[in-house]
Amino acid sequence: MDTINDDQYSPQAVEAAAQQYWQTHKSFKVVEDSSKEKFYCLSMFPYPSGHLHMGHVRNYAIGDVISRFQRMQGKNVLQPMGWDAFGLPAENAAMQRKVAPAKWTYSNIDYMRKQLQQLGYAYDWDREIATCHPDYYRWEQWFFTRLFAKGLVYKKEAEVNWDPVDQTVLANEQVVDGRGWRSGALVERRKIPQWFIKITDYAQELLDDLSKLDEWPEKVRVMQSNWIGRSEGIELSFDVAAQTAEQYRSMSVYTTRPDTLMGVTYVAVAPQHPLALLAAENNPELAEFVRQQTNIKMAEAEMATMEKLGKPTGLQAIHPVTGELLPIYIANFVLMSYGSGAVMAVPAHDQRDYEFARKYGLPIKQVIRPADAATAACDLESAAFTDKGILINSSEFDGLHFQDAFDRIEAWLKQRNKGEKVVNFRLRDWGVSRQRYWGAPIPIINCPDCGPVAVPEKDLPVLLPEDVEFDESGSPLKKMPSFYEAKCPACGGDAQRETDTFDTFMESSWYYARFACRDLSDGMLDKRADYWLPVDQYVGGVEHAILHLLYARFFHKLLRDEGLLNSDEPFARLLTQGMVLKDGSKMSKSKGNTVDPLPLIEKYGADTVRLFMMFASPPDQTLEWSDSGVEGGYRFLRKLWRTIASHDHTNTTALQADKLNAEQKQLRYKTHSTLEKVTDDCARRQTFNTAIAAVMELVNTLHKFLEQSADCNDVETRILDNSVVNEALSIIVQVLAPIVPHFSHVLWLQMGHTEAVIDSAWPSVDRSALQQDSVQIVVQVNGKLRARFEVEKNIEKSALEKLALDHEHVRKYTDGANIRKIIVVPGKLVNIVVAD
RNA sequence: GCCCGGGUGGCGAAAUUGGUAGACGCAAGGGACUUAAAAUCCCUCGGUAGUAAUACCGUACCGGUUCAAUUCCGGUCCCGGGCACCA
Repeated sequence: MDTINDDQYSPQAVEAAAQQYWQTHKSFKVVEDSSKEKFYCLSMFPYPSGHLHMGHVRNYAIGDVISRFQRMQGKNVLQPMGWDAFGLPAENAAMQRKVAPAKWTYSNIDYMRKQLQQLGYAYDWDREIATCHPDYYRWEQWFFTRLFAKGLVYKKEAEVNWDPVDQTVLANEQVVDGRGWRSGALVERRKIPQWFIKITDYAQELLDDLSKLDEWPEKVRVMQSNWIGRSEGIELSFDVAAQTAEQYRSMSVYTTRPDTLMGVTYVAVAPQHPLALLAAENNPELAEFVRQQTNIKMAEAEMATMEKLGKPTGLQAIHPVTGELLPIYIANFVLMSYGSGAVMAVPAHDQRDYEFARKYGLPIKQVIRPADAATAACDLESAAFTDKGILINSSEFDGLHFQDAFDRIEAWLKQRNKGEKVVNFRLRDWGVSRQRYWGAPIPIINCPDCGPVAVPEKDLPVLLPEDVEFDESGSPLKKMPSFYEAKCPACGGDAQRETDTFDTFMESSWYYARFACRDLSDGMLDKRADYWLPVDQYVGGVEHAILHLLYARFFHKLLRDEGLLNSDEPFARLLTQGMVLKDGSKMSKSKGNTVDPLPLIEKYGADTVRLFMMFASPPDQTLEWSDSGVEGGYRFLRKLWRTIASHDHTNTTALQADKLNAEQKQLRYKTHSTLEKVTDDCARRQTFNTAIAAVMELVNTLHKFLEQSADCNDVETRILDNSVVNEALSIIVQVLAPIVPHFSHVLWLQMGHTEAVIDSAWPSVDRSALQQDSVQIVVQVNGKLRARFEVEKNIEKSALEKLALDHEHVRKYTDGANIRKIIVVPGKLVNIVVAD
């Protein structure tokens, strides 16, 4: 190993020394401390795929910089790390390499932990969590049984991708072009019973509380809001003509546009709707249509271009107001899963209804006119008129605007028991069953007599057997009687254990809380969770903007309502970091443009890699990888190292602000204005790129100062020079400490400090150093820059105007012209407005 | 289609509240040191004209507001992300 050389920066030696220090001093172990303000900084934990990629390095560098900055602000900082350890890749590895998923996962964790430690992240490793460990997932199982008891979970049939050759369920990413990724067989949609958690019960609160998240990016809040998709409408019933069987006598539809009720010219139902099935019973052609439409997988991209198709059922609905008979169609654009699986079609005012009506020759009846036009004329030749407006052709509702019409029609329907206002959400309940092996077993026993029964607390955890044989079809749990044979906890009879496992989003929905008390053995969470939560700063990829963050917010509210927590939201401030790009596209194995962090760390050291990543762009923007940019960062550190190493730190004469000459004052001004900017950039703006740029400017200024100082022979001046240089250097080393922690650690000790730089307090700005005697003023003529000069700071406005007007460059443009106005921005600018 | 972002030198970017466009860095070119290379240091570096001082142009495009616009408003084009038959 290299040793630390005083003159030359040797990253390997420096990093080994700093890491050694942190380890022996347990520098990042943290406990609750009511005397300090707490700060919980969390980066999204990784899936242990085998090795870190650049996206991880960036994510964790950002989190680490924030953590270390907050620590120097005097906060009690918790920064934990763990592993999102369940998931499909472990099963694939098991099949490909004949290695048990648990073994594969744990060895990946060991390797990646070393990589993280190499990068010098300030984690409290005593709190490390691996979600595949029974100590973790037992509490998830326990909590699920609590939700079960509360009626917040239920079982229902839901579709899965079924591979008929491998006889197994496929995850969406295992379906390639509609075929199983291994077998190549056409994937079928199959319905099987699965567990759901009632996130829809919390839809309104999840939507409302978005307004509390004022330190989240607007973008993420909008995405969540759209995902929840709240709409207000009316559910109304249409009677179905000539039906004798009770269940077919009426149908209900949901509409957000009850104002268009009088424009309904047909009704459309989903292919899976009971009336569709009824009509298909004695009609082979309809049956075939229903079968076809049901079998089509929800292939996302094609849906957009999919042609609107339909068939008349031969049935008729009765218009609730006019009594008119309306044909009922089966239409492929109506979804059984939204509203009631049926829509009232208003072709004049809905684009889909319009296209469908055009195609099948159905009437188009205008009932809304534009609110701002004097006439009812609007062009229905090529498209529907979908704006809200004023009702026409609607008998007693004519002339009403949207909201009045909504209310009046709702009242009319309600009075006759034909409809009422309802709120609908796009959000669906959360399906948590996965037909996979490498996940947390769902703690339920299915009894032929009692139905599904929760595993009692004393029998938890339901352990996932770790030594398993993988053949290539389906979950091994289904072939292990020793796992699935069980006695019913309620009646004691023979029963079968659930062999499905949880969606891995379950584990990642509460890990942030468990970090507060991960050693707790007799409970899920304790009071420590309330000390640390909410997470003050959460950092992770924007790809988790919807699902993970929504599930975690939901889980937090579930935990709160179970009395385990007392806050409403898990993450106070959110930073979504941008992707790492190379040659303009995302780094990925398939594109072959990945850059492995390890060789870079070996060549330049972790600090250079961290510095480049923080410097190249703001954290929330994409980062364009550049080898020469890394080189530049290395150059900066080497140069700064030499400067500090060659500086005499033994001369520690106290700084005497009142004795400084102009140059010395100027350096102090630069030092403290930089400190002020860097502090703001790190805390409020989180633009670490500009913070680093500001430090680089200060270093450049310092170098010029040192050059001049070297030429000076006056002893008194040299001593004062040294004092302002000392101050600048120590501030530089401190403000860089969060970004290049090893570098700063070693230099700080070399500068003669006895405490570690991580334990030093962030320096404070000396306001008096920011006082300037003179300022630079720019002069514009008609907004164009014409001159600049220095003036005394407190100059009178009239004197300033005179100086500006007398300037030779200005007079070229003002002589002989008529001066109409002079605008003065104090301390900055004079703009002279002239006319010819 | 809808909803968000974004478009600034050769490149990554900066300009925080409308007030000096291009900070900081990379690349490039020139020079110093060196037998040489590496490293280091110095100079130039948006475009056009000019030895220069300087002038004109310039933040995707067109228009507007303003003493003043990269920043605000209206329209157009392009790029990125998200959502998507949601009634």
